Amino acid sequence: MRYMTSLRFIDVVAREGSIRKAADKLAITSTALNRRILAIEDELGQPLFERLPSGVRLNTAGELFIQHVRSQFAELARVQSQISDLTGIRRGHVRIASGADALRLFLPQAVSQYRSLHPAVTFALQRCYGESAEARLQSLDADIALIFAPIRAAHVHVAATVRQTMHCVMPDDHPLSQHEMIRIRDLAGHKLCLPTSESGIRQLLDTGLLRRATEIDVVLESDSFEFMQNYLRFENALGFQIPIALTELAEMGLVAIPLDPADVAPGTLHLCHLKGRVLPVAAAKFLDEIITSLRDNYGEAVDQ
Amino acid sequence: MRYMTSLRFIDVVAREGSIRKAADKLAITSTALNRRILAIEDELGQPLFERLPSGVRLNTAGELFIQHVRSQFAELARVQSQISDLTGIRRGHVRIASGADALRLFLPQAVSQYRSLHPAVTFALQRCYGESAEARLQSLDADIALIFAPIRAAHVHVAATVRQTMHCVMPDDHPLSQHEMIRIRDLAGHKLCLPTSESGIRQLLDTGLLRRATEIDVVLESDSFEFMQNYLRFENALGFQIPIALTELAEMGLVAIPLDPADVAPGTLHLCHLKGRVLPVAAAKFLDEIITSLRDNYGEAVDQ
DNA sequence: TTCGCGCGATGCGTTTTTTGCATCGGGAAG
DNA sequence: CTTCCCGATGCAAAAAACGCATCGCGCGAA
Repeated sequence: MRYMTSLRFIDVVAREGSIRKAADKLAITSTALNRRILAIEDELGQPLFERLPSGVRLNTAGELFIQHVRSQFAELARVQSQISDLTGIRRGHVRIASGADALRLFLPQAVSQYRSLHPAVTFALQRCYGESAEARLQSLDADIALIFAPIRAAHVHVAATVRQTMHCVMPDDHPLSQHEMIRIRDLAGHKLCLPTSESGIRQLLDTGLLRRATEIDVVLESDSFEFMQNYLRFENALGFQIPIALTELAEMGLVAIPLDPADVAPGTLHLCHLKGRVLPVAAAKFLDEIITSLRDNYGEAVDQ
Repeated sequence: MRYMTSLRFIDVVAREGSIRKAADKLAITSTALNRRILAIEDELGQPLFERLPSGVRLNTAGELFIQHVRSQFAELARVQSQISDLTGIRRGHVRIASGADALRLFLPQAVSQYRSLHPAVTFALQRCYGESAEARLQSLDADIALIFAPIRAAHVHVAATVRQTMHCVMPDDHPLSQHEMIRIRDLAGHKLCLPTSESGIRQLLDTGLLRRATEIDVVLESDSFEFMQNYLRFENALGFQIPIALTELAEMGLVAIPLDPADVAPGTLHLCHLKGRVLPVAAAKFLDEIITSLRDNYGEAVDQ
């Protein structure tokens, strides 16, 4: 929308921390951008940015204002999607922040299924860890977040939760592959692949491993589940995963065996959005879909 | 704010129901205004107005959009007031929709007291009856409403309520002036002045009078309490009022005597704002003030 | 300390956008 | 059928936004 140009510009400046960089990104000259910002500050009656030698930074008023600007964008998107819905064709754009877990299989399936019903709805999927997912909700860069970690921020509303028991993934000829359940002490002497420490899986594992004080042999750390899963086959090592991220293992010659919940506490997957925000039609309906889907596939999804 | 010009224009067109009338009001030509509207409709991808021979009218999409536009105005005002508050001086503008009752004494006192603390805050007081007060909250033309009538709309949030017993006002030499409490049957044979039928007072009275089927003698109807109060002295008639509207009667040679609650049910005064809306700082603080004031002066104010 | 670099601010001529005037076509009322 | 008022549109003038060149300023490297 044309009338929001200045607001969009301000948003970019705030993100870039520099008028010249932002102008570059926006494909205009820094003078034009600078003047737009001065004009808005003038209209508001007070500055929004501190001028530093290295660029600009939002001051307190700016922080308040930028939040308002972003909520206007989100509101406009919502109204547009609502208006489009009047024609019978659902349009819109849904932005999802998710950990790598759900991006493997669950979200691809869910998005694909939704898009087969509403082809005019587009999606953006942002991979990120818990805290940054919460931040994206707040800054209105994401509509929905799927977080496998405790919720920290008060501004996040949890629409549904699913309990996920930790699983151990290994080649089907691995010595532990015949176990029905794996204890921490079983891991001793085996080679382990762990996700990086930002991951919710890793945090749960760390807690469990620490408590049992087992000697463990970590041969690899990665933030790519796909890499790790492929790697296991060559090194005959052990990986960890939660059910929602378990893809077709059999075809790859892998098996997944649950860890004893007494050793590693089951984690909780949270489906969230920003508290107090009215989601666009498309996002709201998609949220409903995945709540249903979570409940059907992983049981015990809880509306809150 | 300059960037909202088009939105402001659309709002006026929607209210006026005609591009030419709106253009006149906005002191621009109808062509310029027309093109702005066409431009926005073009950007949105669909029309907001139906073109009638006599002007324009919002269609469904337009209704959705105009609500969004108005909420943006309100939001901007809120953010501006919040930013001003950073400087330590509270600024802002509070718009109150109220029945005539509270406009007599209570609100003048409350506003005056608040302005003595925060002289940079300005006020607008709109006199209106219950339903239209609710409509003003919805269309964001008012921040706060003080309604002496049942709340009808679901979008209204009641921040506090006060029970108000109906009183009968009369010259101090009136035959009924020595009663401690007045029954409906006492009214027979006396001349009555009633508020117009939109008034909450009148509605309560009608219910009571109807139930008792008393023969009554209505000599005057008016929507001006001030007129009626002055009139009583000359005609030696009876008027009706609720405590919040009772001004210095003694000086005018008048007395107020409660009606028996068994005959005329006490009404409820509601202090409201739009549900889900974040009020500007000034309005929110003023709301707090009058909740306190209501509780102190009329007891039993109830936060909800 | 000096020099160079990158930053935001500003004066001025140019380009783009917006506005106003005149006018068209069409429905409603007299 | 005529008249009036409505919104839409072509075109020229006015206004706003833009880009270029340049200034002043603080920081970091030499």
